Amino acid sequence: MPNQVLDKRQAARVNIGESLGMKGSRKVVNITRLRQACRTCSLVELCLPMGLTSDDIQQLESIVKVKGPLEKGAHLFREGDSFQAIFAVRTGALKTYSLDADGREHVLGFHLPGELLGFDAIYPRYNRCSAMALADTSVCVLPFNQLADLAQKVSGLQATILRLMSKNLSISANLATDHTAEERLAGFLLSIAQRTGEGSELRLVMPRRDIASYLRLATETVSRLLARFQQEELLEVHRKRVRLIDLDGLRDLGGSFEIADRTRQRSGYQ
Amino acid sequence: MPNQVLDKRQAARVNIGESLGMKGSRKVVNITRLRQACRTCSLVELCLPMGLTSDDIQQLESIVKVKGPLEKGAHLFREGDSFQAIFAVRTGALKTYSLDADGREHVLGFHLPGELLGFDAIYPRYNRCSAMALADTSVCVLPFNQLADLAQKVSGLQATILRLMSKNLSISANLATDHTAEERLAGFLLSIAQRTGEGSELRLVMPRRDIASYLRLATETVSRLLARFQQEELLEVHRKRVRLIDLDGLRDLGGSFEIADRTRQRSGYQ
DNA sequence: CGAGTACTTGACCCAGATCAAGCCATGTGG
DNA sequence: CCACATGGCTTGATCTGGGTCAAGTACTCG
Repeated sequence: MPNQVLDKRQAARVNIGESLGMKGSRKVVNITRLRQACRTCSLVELCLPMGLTSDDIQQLESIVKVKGPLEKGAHLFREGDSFQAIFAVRTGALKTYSLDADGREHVLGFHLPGELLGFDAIYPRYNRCSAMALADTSVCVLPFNQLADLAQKVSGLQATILRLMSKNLSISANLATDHTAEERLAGFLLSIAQRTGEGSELRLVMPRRDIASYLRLATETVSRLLARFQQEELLEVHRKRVRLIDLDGLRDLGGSFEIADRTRQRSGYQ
Repeated sequence: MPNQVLDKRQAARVNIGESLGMKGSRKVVNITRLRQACRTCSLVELCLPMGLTSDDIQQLESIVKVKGPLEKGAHLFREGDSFQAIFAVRTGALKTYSLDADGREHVLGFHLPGELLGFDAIYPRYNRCSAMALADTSVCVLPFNQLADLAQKVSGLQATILRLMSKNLSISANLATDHTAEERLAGFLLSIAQRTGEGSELRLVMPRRDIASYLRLATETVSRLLARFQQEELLEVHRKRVRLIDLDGLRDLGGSFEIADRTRQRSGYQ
């Protein structure tokens, strides 16, 4: 099992050039492994299923730059920065957050390997939130103007961007609905399990405080609920290590909060 | 004042063909009046500021159909319907909502004249929510495939769609953050005031129950807070009629929850 | 004018926040 | 290799914003 996890990490470390090359013509790589590594809002989803020619792929590749490593606690961008690019997480993880008038931090999202961030800044042309590395992190930079120009030429790319933004919209809308602490946390754990592809053996990169903020709960509530879930034999938890035991039980609790499942099923991509 | 309100209603009643014609070549209409009518996520925003040629405009016009009138309580679409089109509200108003596992209704959004809905269905290719008319309502139908094809040709249209979706994303993300009942309601009232362009004299088309559901509050809490705001001389309320008196006071309460303001300022369009 | 529905108001209650210790992993310097 | 400091995590005690339940009241529409 630890081996498998390592494999996935390795796969996620493939840069976007290589992942595109695969679908094109240049290099043969184990696609299943890559898919496993990059599940949600992923480069795979961005690059693979949209019928690009290898020429299109070269073009996309040419506008992408790698940035990093960004060390834990460093910012990728800050609230108020002018908007330049969409980012794709390669390794590590980021949180996006904003500060309200009273200086309270609100975590808006977590961004795991293979996921994209920055779409919310297109409209106002400046970043509405800050993005901080939760661990040492490297990202791909997709300069937005060039990306948009390319999407103009490549219909599959436009379609993919629209779908990704639509998906983000659903996730946010779902997060905005009214659920109990129990539902939120169960749904959150299921979503992390799915997005990391780690199966039932999770390592939570983010501290409790951030999980709590994201789910609009107090840190203590998250802690207590995890303890209760453990007592009810839904999972085992020790600090950052979580082992999901009763997935169906968790789904019963968090099903209506969990979103990725339903969208995944219909999307047509494993 | 009532006259002015009537003017705006009239203006909103202009169909999309006419509004496009204006910018193109066919018909001269008071653009300021139209802008006033369609403020947020509006057809105006969709059609005006993106440098379309009158030829492009004709094409856009040709794919748009008018649908309605839809009478109060009727559905424009239902959860699970396959996704076909984006809609633009011409007159009236809609709410979007979904039902959770226990059959509880969650209101996801209100859609006023000039606003678009349906973006969240692009990704899963089916509607994630139902849309019901809150009053007699007519809409423009923008078949998505044709719209996407056209966006492929017209870069301004693609850019506009991306911006609109980005904006929706910000609104949802903001709604998902943690705020008190007071902040939510104050922010909501300010946002309605802004979006309807009615100034401080509002007519709430939606019942208390729906406002409450949207803001994740109990109906009684909304009622009580309105009573309290009135007592504190922030506003006057009588059933569906609300007159905002102390806008600054409301902004102090709801400022960090209200989103439209900030995005508007930076967007470059009045 | 009567019935139904939306809204308001009051009394009470509870999920989850806040406050307050303690605990335990990791790092740091001696 | 061990104090001991630091910050994340847990656990207990208490508090409270807003939910729930229960009447009323007042529009609205047939």
